[in-house]
Amino acid sequence: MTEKLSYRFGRNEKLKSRKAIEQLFARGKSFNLFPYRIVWQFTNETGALKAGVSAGSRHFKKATDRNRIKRLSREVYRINKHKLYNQLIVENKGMHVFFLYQGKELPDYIFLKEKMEAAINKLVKLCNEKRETNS
RNA sequence: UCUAUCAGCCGGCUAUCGCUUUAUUCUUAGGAAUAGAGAGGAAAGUCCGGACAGCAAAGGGCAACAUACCGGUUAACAGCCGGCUUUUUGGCAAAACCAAAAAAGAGACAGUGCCACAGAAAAUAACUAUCCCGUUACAUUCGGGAAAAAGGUGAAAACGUGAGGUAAGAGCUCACGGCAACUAUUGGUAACAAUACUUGCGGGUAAACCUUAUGUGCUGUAAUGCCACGUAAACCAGCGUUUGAGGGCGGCUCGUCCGAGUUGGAGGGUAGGCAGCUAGAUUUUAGCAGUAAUGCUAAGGCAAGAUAAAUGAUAGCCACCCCGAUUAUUUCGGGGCAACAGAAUCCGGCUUAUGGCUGAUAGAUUUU
RNA sequence: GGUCCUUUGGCCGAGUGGCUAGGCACAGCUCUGCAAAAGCUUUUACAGCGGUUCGAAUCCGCUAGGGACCU
Repeated sequence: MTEKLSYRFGRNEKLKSRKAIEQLFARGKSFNLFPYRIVWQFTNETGALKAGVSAGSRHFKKATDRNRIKRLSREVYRINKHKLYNQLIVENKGMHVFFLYQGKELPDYIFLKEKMEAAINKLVKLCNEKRETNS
């Protein structure tokens, strides 16, 4: 039953507040997983998983290309985020995540899908480690 | 078949999942269900022009900026349409003429500046050479005078050709021709064109400064108005309270208005929401006016509104295109599904980027 | 979204419309047993297109790239 809900990616699950984003970049932790750089941070609200996506205008000058990357990234995140969500429910925590596209070429769907799965797995793993060290 | 110009179009359906928004209903302020809508010709560049909003009123002058043949069009324009003139190219041996293209196309008889190299000289004019007179046996040299023609250069050189004239020469005079200006007449709304008369012929550059004429108040939807939240109405320093600090959104100044605070430092807080915000100088067709741009009338159609920023992903089928097999149609298999590109207040233009298909026109080539 | 500025060799940087200075770097030579330093020599440029002009790095227009400011 939660499977059906988990494919949604609505307004409340996007990082919108400018303040929250600034805090995330100031205090959050990060790791690189090509082509993404992932910035993340725990929050206290249970099950509040918020995410954002960006593609810099340094490598992609045209707005069309940037839109394309952001759309594909959002789509791929939407399909794969349920693992992370379930893990957070178990952990009783929330999380802010930001995906920065760092590559220099336009990706395709299959490539991004593989990379996003790997990234989500790594985030889930990080959750586990955190619990172990905490407890 | 190719090239150029103009006009139009660029996928459709199904399934699964998803985004933004509108209406209704439900639940309750978080949302859910149903139905509908959801990106271009350039949405881009921000190069022009407006609408709209604010600045007390939107005032004078200077400065600054823009425009610059004429007429029309428009809400407005540096846009568009038509005409004039000039230049270039082609047709022709050349001119006239025709066709096409381009023009930031006012003024160089207001003034200032610049014109490298070469050349006597790049504009008052000077120099060389020429001629005459004096000196001298003659010539040279030297002194005085004449006139402004000749001087190889250069992108550009003092109206051109011929004749007369003269000591030698010279638009000095004459004939033919060229150019410019004034005036008159005719045609044209006008720019301008043609003709006649008179006068005069010493260059270019205004996309150098500039002059003249005309226009522009400035800032821009992150404008502006409202609501909510929060801090420090505190601290230090300067100036000032009618002897007026400071301010009134580009600069200076005049005028005028507000006026008790204001400027800087260090530091603190907030960075949320609503309106503006999408239905209009709109578009298609027909008729009328006009050479045209465009305008008027009638009927119909259309109509995104996000804010870390929506319009997407996957799979399949059809349509379309390409390639291969097959005897043409057909059928089968494989591939592609397009280029340039993504609204951010809205319009009218301009510029730039652009693949494919269809139609029209023009040109070229081949075949009949 | 809006308002402006700028572009000259590999790098920095000057340049009234008339042959694009200079410095560093690179390369070669001299010097040295070898290098460094020093000296000499050479190569490589006006962002692109179009216009005005006899002639554009310069003036004008368009395009491209880079940068700054407004919050």
